[in-house]
Amino acid sequence: MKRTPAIDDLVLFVQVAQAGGLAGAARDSGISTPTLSRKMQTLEQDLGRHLFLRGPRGYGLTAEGRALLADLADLIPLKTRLSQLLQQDQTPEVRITAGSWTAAFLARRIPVRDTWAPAFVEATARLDIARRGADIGIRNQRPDQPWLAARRTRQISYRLYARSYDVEGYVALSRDAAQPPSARWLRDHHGDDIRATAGSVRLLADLALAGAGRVVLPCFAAADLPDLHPVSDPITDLGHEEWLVSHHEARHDPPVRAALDQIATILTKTGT
Amino acid sequence: MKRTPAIDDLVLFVQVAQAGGLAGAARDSGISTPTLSRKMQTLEQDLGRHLFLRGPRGYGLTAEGRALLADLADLIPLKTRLSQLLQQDQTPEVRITAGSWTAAFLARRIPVRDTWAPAFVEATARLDIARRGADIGIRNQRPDQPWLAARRTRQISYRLYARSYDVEGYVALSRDAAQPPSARWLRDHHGDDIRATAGSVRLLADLALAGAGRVVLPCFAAADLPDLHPVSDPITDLGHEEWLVSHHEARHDPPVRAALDQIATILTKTGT
DNA sequence: GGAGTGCGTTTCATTTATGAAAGCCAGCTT
DNA sequence: AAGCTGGCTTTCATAAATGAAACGCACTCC
Repeated sequence: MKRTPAIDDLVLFVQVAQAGGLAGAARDSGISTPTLSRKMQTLEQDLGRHLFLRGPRGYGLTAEGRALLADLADLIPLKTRLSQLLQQDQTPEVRITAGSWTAAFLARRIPVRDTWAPAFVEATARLDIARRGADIGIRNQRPDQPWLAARRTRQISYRLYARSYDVEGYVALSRDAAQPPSARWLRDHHGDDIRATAGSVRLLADLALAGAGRVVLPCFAAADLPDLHPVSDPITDLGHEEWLVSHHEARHDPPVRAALDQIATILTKTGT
Repeated sequence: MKRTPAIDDLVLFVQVAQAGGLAGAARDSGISTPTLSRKMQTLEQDLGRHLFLRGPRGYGLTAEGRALLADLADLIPLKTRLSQLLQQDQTPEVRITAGSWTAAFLARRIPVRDTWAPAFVEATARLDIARRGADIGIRNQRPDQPWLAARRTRQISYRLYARSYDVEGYVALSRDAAQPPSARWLRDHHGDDIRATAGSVRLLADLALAGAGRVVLPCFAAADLPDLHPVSDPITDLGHEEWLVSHHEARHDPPVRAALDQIATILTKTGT
């Protein structure tokens, strides 16, 4: 009969000790005095120590009981902290992984809700969703893993953009950055006329805005950059679908489902 | 069905979440998977939130579950800290209240034990023991409260002491200090020849050791001050009994009982 | 000094919690 | 495709916990 006592029973010990008896602790805790009496007895047995002096005036503490109380007294503030914590339901985060432009596009259009909060995470590996590193992902093709749920949202097309029609040359991603298809296409077709490079596509757009050269952009991204104008037709080689992906099970999580619906609305309402 | 969940169940939630499923948590916690399954279900009901995504690969966390886990993760170190705390039984303190000289006398003679540690507390009010502010007290008369257990130890007698026989005058307690009978006796009989005063009896003895005057001391205290010599017969007006007092119930507390026995031995073996 | 009060424990019927075994399901292996 | 494996849930009999009521005890009040 030497089990480790439950934390809740230790809390009751503190309450009994501080109340000076079972009656007071019963009022504080809502546990009946018979139960408290038995719990304190088994606690003493499990710990192998006499904690209380039972007298007609209530429960007094023994020397050992006092030593224990000193160690456990901070369980009471912990308990109140926990109950407060459980009352307030802080808005849960839904983790979204997407490419830079898609993330920026969503970030500008997701309405602020109190039912869930968006959390954009770096799309480091393609495995993010499978490994539960993210709840929602936006991919450029239908996922082949059977445990991923996916719905098609829109067709993505790319064009060349520039600050004005007389801008010459191109801006490209640095060679040491990850090379998405658009970057490879640019190097393949205009690699001999690159006027500037940057390590991120957002910086690339900034260069184009400064007139440093023409830039390949998905059309939807250009919608948020009114100072860039299309200077080419859609690049047929780069067009692709867009898929909204999530763990199949995650669809049963209300925040995730709400986020999926809202994101789908944003991605389908906004054409091209 | 909206009860506040038990702290131990919250710990189990963390264990399930961190283990990624019931099977792992069952190994960690020693609770069977059926019980864990039910506990997690009722936890979700009580909190009114979906915490888990139940899939064939185990338990995954929902967005809300992740938010809760972040708040509760530190319950695991708390639990380990508590179990370690309950393993080691730190030596309990027995609180002793006594007059200055008796406390000093005991402090020099109490053997160091690992079953209990002495803690001398200020004897501010006579009610210390009754109000459970101390476990053991040494009084100069039999207590009249019926709930105090008392045993007589020895007869205390007082003499005048001085560094040498040719020292003149007396040293006395300051008037603003509490006046024990010995101080009152000195003021009554030699109040016109006081050469120095101090606020505590220990300082008084120091003055006498410096030759500042004669001092009234209980004889047992003088035993620890070999440089002070008796310069009078015992003062009959000041003799009194000595009583070892404790709460009646406290006698059933092993550390207190051990302390009582050892103190009684010290106080009865050493005569006068 | 006898009734009253406050407190803790016991009794006992009821409720609740627990785990072994069986069942179930999805994915993986052969 | 049949069988296997790992993991969760349900069933069911058993064990444990719970609180109302009764009891006992010491002190207090009149």
